[in-house]
Amino acid sequence: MADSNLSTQTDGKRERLKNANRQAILEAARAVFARTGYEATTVRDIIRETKLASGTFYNYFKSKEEVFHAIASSSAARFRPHLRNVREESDGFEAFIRGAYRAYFQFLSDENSEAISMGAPHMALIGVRVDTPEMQAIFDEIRTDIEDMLALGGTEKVDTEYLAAAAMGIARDIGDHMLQRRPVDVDGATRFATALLLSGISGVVGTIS
Amino acid sequence: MADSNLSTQTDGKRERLKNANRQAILEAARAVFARTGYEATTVRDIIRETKLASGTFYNYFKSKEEVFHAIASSSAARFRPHLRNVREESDGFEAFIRGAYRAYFQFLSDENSEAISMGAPHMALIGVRVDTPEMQAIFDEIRTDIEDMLALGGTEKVDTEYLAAAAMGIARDIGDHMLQRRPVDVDGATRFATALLLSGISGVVGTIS
DNA sequence: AATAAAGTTGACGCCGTGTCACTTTTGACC
DNA sequence: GGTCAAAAGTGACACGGCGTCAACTTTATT
Repeated sequence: MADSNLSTQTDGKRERLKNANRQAILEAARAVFARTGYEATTVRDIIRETKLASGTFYNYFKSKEEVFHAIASSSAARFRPHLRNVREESDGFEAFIRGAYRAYFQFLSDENSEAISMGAPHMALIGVRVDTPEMQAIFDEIRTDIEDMLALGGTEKVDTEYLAAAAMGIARDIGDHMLQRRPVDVDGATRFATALLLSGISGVVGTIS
Repeated sequence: MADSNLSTQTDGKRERLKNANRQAILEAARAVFARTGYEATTVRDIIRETKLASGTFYNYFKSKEEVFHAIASSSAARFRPHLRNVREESDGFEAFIRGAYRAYFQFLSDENSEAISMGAPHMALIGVRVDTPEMQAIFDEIRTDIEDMLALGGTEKVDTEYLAAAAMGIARDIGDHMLQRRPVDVDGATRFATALLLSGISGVVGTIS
């Protein structure tokens, strides 16, 4: 009683349970999607993996699509700190690009390590292109980074939107192929993508769409 | 009568009808997917757009997913001749790359002209990544083209799988952004992608993953 | 201890799915 | 042109997943 509102938001049993349930559903969904594939899984498949009743699912998510987006979002959200680290610790444009590619490929490899060790039966979460606000935020962030760094170099005008799009397209597709190879070679993918993009940029400087 | 088997395979009324029905379903599916979005459309929505009964759908396709793949496949199949033209009419590596990008961006623009003129409400068929055998075939074709052309130049070893993946990643992502701009500028996208890739290649020659 | 508020539960009605017995259409043969 | 078998079309139906909701349990408040 001495403390009436010393409580934080993660204090009461209520809040803790709600959080745990939400996490349990996300966890279960992740597992089932990986095992069964997105299309084939049902909301019931997901909830059966938890201790909860079917109705409870709808207290947390509107549909399996929403869970999926939540997973994708959280994935993107977990990546952003890595990107931030790279930005802060990189000295110069080249280092930033290399660092960003390495961070992405490493992240991809880690996130899919489960599926990889299982022999990649269903390609866990790759192959489905999602466009969450977090994804958009990462795109914008990278585009801004590129703009800033190129401006410092005093180079001519570039279509930074296309450039950022290309940089991410390279990452996506090389990343997919990297995951198919055994062993998964993060360094090799990083070297290739970095070399390609850095040389490529010299070709588009001055090429305003 | 006089002619018993002068008939080709597209002769009998049977064959013609079957073909027409299949086409009608594909056409209807294309329209409904564009209008309603893939997730939200039902098999009944599609069949209602035709004169056929619900059961008939299943004489032609197993599921809406299969129709979708058929659409994607046919899209890829329609693109291949363009690519072949480019290959035959291009003189040298640079011309081939430029021609291939132009062909792709033009194709993308044409295929989505409907959605574009409607204000691109649902992004017609872009945004969903499909992997049909035809897609794979195009990838292999491009990879082989790159291999052949680079070999002619007597350059060092390159990871052509990664290179082809990067080339297509650039195409995909720049293509997506190209479609968002008004007016849609095929030439601009072509110039950008071509310049980026051609310069980029000089950076990865010798970089064997 | 009493009561309000929040959260959980699973049975239920709804709707899309895919099948199947039945009808209609096609083409071969005479 | 009439007969027949095979092929294709049809829509009613059984099944299963979906989302809801009234009843119930748990947590917080006084």
